[in-house]
Amino acid sequence: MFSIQQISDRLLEKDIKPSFQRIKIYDFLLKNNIHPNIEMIYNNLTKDIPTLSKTTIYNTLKNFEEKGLIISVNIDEKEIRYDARLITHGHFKCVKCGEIYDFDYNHDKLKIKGLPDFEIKKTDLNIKGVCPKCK
Amino acid sequence: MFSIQQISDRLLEKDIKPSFQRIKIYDFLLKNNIHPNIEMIYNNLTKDIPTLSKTTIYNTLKNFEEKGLIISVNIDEKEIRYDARLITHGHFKCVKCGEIYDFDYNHDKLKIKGLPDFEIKKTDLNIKGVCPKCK
DNA sequence: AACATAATTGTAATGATTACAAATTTAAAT
DNA sequence: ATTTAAATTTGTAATCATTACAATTATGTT
Repeated sequence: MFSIQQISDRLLEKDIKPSFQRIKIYDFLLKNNIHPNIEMIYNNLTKDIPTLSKTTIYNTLKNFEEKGLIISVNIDEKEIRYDARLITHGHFKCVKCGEIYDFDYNHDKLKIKGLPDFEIKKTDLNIKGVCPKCK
Repeated sequence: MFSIQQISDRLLEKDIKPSFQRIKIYDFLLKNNIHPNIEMIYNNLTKDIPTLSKTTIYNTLKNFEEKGLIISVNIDEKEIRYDARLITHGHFKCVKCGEIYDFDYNHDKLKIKGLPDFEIKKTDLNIKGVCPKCK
């Protein structure tokens, strides 16, 4: 699916040195489109990397986001979720099962009024509700 | 601006008993459209109510939100902000000064695709960037 | 007034995140 | 190849916001 070479190149594009841990963490985000939080990443990767530290995950994700490699999903006050998908899309979180779904929307039609001289860096469209499985 | 009577009635409409603390907290939210966090509310109200406890503010705001009297603004991972304005609007947070601005957008034009059988409870449009003052 | 119920308060516990220093790894230079 | 320097990772300790909980206070009812 994604070769180590591809992942390394992608990291280098963003000025991130492709260390073993960084490659593994980014690889996990690419392969698992579950918008994981720190805990999920930790639990999954310690199987392969028993010495992995949570501090590394915290630092790595912060670094990834600053460099524009991933985005953070701030849909719930309790936790930050992370997403390697960079094209504009919204997030839906089911309040029952907790799963986060991606959805598309027409960003150009937003017609935002009242922000004439504001410099926009990040736009988040977050929806909460109940998913079909839980209804 | 808002009489105690008006505030009491509004609380009662939402099945919230109008205690002294609840009236004061809601009054503060109505008069100060600054999307305050817990700390801001606490610092401002302890002037008038020296015995006020943070626990009360936490409990009250949770109660208010559950009853649909206010909304929580989850634009920053570090803190929850609160807003008494209920009509649909978006939030812009300046990453430099931290101020949160309201803005309007055309919610009907969102054209959300991919959520056919999802039950939507809450929609948040959050934008981060730099405000005109800080540019 | 006495009782029951609800709300508020203060303190202690929890738990996620961060700071920091030591250890390890990687890269560069000789 | 060995040494040196720099960067990364790790583990522990500290921090700090939030929550749990029990005691106190206030409110309302018979």
